[in-house]
Amino acid sequence: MSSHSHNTPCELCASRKHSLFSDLPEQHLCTISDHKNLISHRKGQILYYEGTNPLGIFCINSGVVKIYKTASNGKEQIIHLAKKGDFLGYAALLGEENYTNSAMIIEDAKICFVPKNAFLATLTKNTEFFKKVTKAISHELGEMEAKLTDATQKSIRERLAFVLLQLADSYGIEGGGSQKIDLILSREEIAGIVGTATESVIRLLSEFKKDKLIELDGKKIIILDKRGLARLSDFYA
Amino acid sequence: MSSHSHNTPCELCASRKHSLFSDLPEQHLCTISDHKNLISHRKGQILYYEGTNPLGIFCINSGVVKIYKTASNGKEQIIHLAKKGDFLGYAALLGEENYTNSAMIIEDAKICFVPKNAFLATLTKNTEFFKKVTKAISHELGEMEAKLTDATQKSIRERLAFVLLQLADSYGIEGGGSQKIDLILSREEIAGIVGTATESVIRLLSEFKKDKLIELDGKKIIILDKRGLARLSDFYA
DNA sequence: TTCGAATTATGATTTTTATCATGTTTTTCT
DNA sequence: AGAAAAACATGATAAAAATCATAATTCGAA
Repeated sequence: MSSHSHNTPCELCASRKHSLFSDLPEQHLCTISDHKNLISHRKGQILYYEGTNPLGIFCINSGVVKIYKTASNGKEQIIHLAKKGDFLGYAALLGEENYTNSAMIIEDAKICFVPKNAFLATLTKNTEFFKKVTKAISHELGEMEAKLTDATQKSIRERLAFVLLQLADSYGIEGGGSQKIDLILSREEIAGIVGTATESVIRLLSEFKKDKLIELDGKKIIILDKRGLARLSDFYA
Repeated sequence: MSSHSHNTPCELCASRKHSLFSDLPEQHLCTISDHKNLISHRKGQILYYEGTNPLGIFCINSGVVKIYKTASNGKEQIIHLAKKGDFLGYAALLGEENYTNSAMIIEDAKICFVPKNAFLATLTKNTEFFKKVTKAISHELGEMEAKLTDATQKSIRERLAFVLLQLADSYGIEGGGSQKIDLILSREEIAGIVGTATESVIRLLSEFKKDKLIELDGKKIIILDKRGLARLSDFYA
């Protein structure tokens, strides 16, 4: 099910270039590298569950992970999608509390696990690295404030249009003037990102398609009219 | 309009006891104390605006401050209310970005301003303090995830009931089996916390009153039936 | 203390969104 | 390949919430 390998050094990791580890000195990188553990995960597998105790952090080498919270009505609110170079679980570790969300693989992934102690030791020894991690958390906090504001003050149509633009930014591949979102998401998952009912997403995507804003290529969405979606996504602009 | 005073040392500050500064060693506390600046603020005054550059952090000695974001439709989403012992603005400082929200005094306040350099220097010299600050930000992040999930998956009635319980926790004063929320908020501000229209809050408060869940004492709200509100605030429980 | 403005209140209406129902298509598993 | 399950689609309906309108009340400044 999952394959293990301790021996792919962080020093040679391509996804490290754009991660929090990007300018960690070799000496500290080795501490991490010596203790880490690369695991392959298949779509649908759970990385960790909300409410459990974090034992370390995850570093995504490839693939996509959804970070979500299960509401009391059973629906999933997707907090964000994490991909190559992203770190997971450091907030719970630094907040000294159990995971406040769950993580599930949505595109086959290779993920390194760095045990708590190795991570915290590096943090303590290297203030620059600590600052970088804290900077990332602070930035996330600002993003969450914006998401909350959008959730309460914007319509579903506006939010879906905005989500499509964001997905295009993160997962878009160019092709003849248009951009294809190269990520398979179910309508239910898109609903989980937007924070609405699955049927509403299906209906609105049909509408967007009819209005020539998007096009469907199997399960993938092609953005035809970025400007149009941008106009839809906000009250002004 | 605002009175200044450099000479109330942090060492003697009562609100410090329950703040991030609570177990900062005297040596570092003095660095902070020597550079800080106590200012009195009146209701309605702005502490800082979203989009501006943070020059330091704020430490609330007394009073209440609302932290909010202005949505594109002009409405305010209140992120949280800060009171005695709370710190403001450190996330923007540590995230090395402009303020992602604005802060306005809603109950006359005395607030210390600690310049950026004094704060950052203390952070760098004292890893324990740094960890404590990071822990606070991480915790806030988890709370924001919960708020986002509530905003998208719960009804306005549920959210208002929950907000009233939270306000009672933070600002409640006991009195004959019931609890009075000792904080003056306009209906519009309550709507800003819940993330809804002002009229909806007014209507629901009337409903809660009719159902003997709350009672009004001038502008202040008295919680009569905590259990009833708790039942209303969630799908189960 | 009184006048004007802001806030609170309530009703009517419209819009938005969720839910329910049902059929079709696509995946998945054997 | 074929059956079962899951996902997608669309219509009908109901529920939730926003908006608009209009009073009544409270508050604040002259």
